[in-house]
Amino acid sequence: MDNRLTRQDWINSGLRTLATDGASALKVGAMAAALGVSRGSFYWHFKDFSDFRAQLLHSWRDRTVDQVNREFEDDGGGPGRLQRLVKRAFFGKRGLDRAIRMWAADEQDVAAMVAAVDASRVAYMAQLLIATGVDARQAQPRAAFIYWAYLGQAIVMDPASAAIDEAAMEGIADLFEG
Amino acid sequence: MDNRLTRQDWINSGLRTLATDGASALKVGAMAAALGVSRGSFYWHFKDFSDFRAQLLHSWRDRTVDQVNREFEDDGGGPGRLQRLVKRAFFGKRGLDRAIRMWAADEQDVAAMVAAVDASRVAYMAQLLIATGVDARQAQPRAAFIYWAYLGQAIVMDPASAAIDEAAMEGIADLFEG
DNA sequence: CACAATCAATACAACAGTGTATGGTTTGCT
DNA sequence: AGCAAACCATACACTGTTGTATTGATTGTG
Repeated sequence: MDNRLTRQDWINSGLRTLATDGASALKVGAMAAALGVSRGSFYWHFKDFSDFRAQLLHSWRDRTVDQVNREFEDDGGGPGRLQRLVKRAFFGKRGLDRAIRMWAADEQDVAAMVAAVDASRVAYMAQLLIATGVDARQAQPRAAFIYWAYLGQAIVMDPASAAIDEAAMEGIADLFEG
Repeated sequence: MDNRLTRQDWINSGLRTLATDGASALKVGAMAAALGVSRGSFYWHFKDFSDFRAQLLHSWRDRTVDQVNREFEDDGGGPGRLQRLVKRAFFGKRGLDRAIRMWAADEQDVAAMVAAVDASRVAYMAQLLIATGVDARQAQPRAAFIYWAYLGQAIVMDPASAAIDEAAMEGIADLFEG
């Protein structure tokens, strides 16, 4: 029987739990049950909960950064890049990002990690705006504003009641390219 | 010595606690200590924690609705109303709103209460946009987008790292009035 | 004053969650 | 095989938090 786990199994399970049930479901007992194992396993792989959390965040950050990098590469370039990015952001999945950010609200180390990701994303978007002809001075605040709207819609709002159709979304994106 | 408390004292203290320390600090013992009283008082005034929470939310909603109404009245009208509203929103205090919304993330009844407040605020802002000449069709999604940005900046972002200067903010608000 | 109602302190039970100690089982290495 | 390391189960102690029960103190009212 190869039922034995590794640190990474725990981390993966933690990220899944986070995405589906939020940070409040991140309890050693519950996760052990979900993995069909006892809490003893957890405390073998991790010194304590703090240790687990740190590794979980580290893993999330790495994945997120990778994802951004891949978007850079896969992107065909040319016009409409902003449009595509905005659509992906505003109509994509949000479970994990949402949970992590909620978590960041009352845990400082989580907040620090998230702030770094935010900064790089805003910088990327500012570059896109400049590429489409926006004045360099105005690009940064506009990128920040768009990013805030993404956060508000994806993180704070109830996903059910926070939708506008894609055409309207395009119209708004156009406003920022002027 | 008139040290004895009323339900409202507890509610007020709860709102203060919420604003300064977040929903996770909303524990019966801690609040009792802050009020210089024992937990016995709490369970005299409230059936249980659920009861307290319900009344707390009710009180928050009433205050918030009142505030919106007052903004309607105090508002001098005329042009620049959107600008003033946006400035107040993006540079004002946010402790309580932030805490309530974070709370709404994992408590359904909180979320329901908040959704109603959101809807009325967005509707108000859409009216402002229409008043400044925006097409009625476009007003609603634009208002929603601005409101999302407010939420993202005020609720999600670390307040320290989420600031753009007022001039830039005005420039962005202008984009939506076109 | 007397008595009921209001408000609060104390002590207790119950539960969830973390962390530790100890021992048992499986795997890898020589 | 034999030994050490990796991995996990079980049982326990400890803490924080809710809720209840009981009793005590204060206030208002006939």
